[in-house]
Amino acid sequence: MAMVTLSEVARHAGVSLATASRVLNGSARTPAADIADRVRAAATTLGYVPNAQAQALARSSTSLIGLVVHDIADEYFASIAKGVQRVAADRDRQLLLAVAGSIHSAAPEVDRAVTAFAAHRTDAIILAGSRTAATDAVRSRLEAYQGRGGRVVTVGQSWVPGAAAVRIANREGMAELVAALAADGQRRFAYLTGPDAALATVDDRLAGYLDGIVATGAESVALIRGEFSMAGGHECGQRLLEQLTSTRRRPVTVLAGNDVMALGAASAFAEAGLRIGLDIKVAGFDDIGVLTHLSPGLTTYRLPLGEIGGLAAELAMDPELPDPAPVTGEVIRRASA
Amino acid sequence: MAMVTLSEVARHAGVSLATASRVLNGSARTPAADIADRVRAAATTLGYVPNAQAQALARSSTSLIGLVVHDIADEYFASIAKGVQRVAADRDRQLLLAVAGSIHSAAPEVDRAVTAFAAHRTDAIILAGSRTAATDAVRSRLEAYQGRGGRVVTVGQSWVPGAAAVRIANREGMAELVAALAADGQRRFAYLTGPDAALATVDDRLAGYLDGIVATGAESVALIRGEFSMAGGHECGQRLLEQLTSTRRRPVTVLAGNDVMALGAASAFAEAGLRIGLDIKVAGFDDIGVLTHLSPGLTTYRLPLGEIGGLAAELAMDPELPDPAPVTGEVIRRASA
DNA sequence: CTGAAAGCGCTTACAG
DNA sequence: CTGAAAGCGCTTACAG
Repeated sequence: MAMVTLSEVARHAGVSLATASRVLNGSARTPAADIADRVRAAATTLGYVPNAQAQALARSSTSLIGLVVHDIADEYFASIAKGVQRVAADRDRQLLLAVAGSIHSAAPEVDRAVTAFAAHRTDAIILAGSRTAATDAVRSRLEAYQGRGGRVVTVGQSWVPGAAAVRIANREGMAELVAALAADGQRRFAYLTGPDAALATVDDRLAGYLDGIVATGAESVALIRGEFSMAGGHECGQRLLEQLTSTRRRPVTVLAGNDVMALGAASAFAEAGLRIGLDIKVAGFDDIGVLTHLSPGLTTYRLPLGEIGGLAAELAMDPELPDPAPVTGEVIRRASA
Repeated sequence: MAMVTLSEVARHAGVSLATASRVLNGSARTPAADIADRVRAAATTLGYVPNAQAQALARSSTSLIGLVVHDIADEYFASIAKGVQRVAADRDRQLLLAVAGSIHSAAPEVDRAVTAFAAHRTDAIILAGSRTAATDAVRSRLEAYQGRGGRVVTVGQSWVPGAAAVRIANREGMAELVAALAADGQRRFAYLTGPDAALATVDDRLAGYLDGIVATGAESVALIRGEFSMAGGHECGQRLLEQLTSTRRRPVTVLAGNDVMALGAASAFAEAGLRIGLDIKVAGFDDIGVLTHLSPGLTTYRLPLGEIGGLAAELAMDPELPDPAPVTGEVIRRASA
């Protein structure tokens, strides 16, 4: 990386290093117009690109934001990441991305990511959905990072003391979804969810489901746990079917902890010859983009994922900002329920 | 970011800066065991985290890889990004992520991303699917970057002179898909594709479709262009339906340039009361993960997206590596065609 | 308004 | 084996 250097530009323009710096890299005090022009011309001629590393060192601020997500190939996280990146780019921040991997084995990876981000002196670290992967090591690392002036933002819930948070009204949203369907005359529900205590989101949504059942007086005929993924949903759907056949029968509305689980379950039902929305009803949560044109449409609770990412980025860049109110969404009724 | 400094560690351990550096940050020559222990102890006690910016400056190498993708919320790109990140993390590289935005307005954003990456002196830049967004400005920037020792890797096709490339056998794959379906007795095809000359991938796959038609002697009854997205697929599907009603009738197998277009089209067909796989056949391309448990299953051509990202990362980290052979996939038959 | 100089936190020949 | 010192490419008080 033998790039052109500021001093080369300065020499070429016949000015001092300081002047070149002031002209090129923003400073309140811009030198005289003719000098400024000469410097800019020299920079263009030589193809000067400022060295962000050196600037970071001199300014002790990097304009870097670190983002940790569970799985970037999961549209939920990808949409959040997209929102973060968009808002960050608008304000000339670069995004350092780390993927934490599976829910269960994520701890060491989150630790590695946080350590790497700290080493790169990112101005902020945004954590999306890795609460339970946070071992004591991670927590103390985050605390040290904050103690040194680093900014931490969590997405989903607030779980790092002193950090900012974009909370999501998962619990209220799921309860609202149950209420909307119950109001529609659907009175028998089953719930498919992820592993216990693995992800706070899983727990919150389950609690919301139970709230909804209690509030509406509807019946909950089954609660099935599996992987918090499409494959998990498929498998849970199959297990649910066995259970329904052997004990209580349909009709039933199957709610899942997120859209991909719902999709997986729906495919299991379809494979068993059931017609979604007629023989069995299904609803998800999140409203990931791929639902937009799927047939039959999946009823769900729409979360403004991109906006959530954007809010996280704003909190990351502006330490003065107070935490926003928990982000809510809306029930989206489609053919499936 | 008032982090603990190497000199503080050195002082605390009673050694010189040089010694502390040698102990902590890898060097062939490790000092005596007792001294090394003292330094490590001091580092732990003080909570020392090396400053990657300073190291980069001193070493003139950043361990940073820049990745530009069109749309991280599109599972195609997200899966590639995941592969890049995994391989990069395994070798202690951090990933700088930039999103180029829509196919059409991407040029300035790609330019900004490349400029930012150059400023951050990433050791390499990986470009996924942004060929047509590459204006002359971008090209000359990439050339300058390479000239200075930066490594450029393109994904999909090879379009930057002197850069490494992970090519994808889009054309051959699509032809293979047509052949497989034709061999199955499907003889009338329609093709839904993205805008002309917007994305090389779009063009390559279309060429493959035409190759397949020629090779099999099958009939191509329609070629419809729209957005290279789920919404575009939905709209193309509707237009195709009108066309089929007014002119030539079914049966027909509808191929789309990628899975999300195929999904969008399938939903348009289902809305029109057609049964997918029976009244009309549909196939996509890529085999994005969400297809795994969708009903009816979508026939497609599976590309090892994660692997492709991994290959790109390896090329990015190792300048000695020759370009791999074009990546091929396999036809995946499901219920839709 | 402009410039000389110190400093940001490291690495690494070069001496000892 | 260890250390003093120069240097990586910038920014920014501080003088002039």
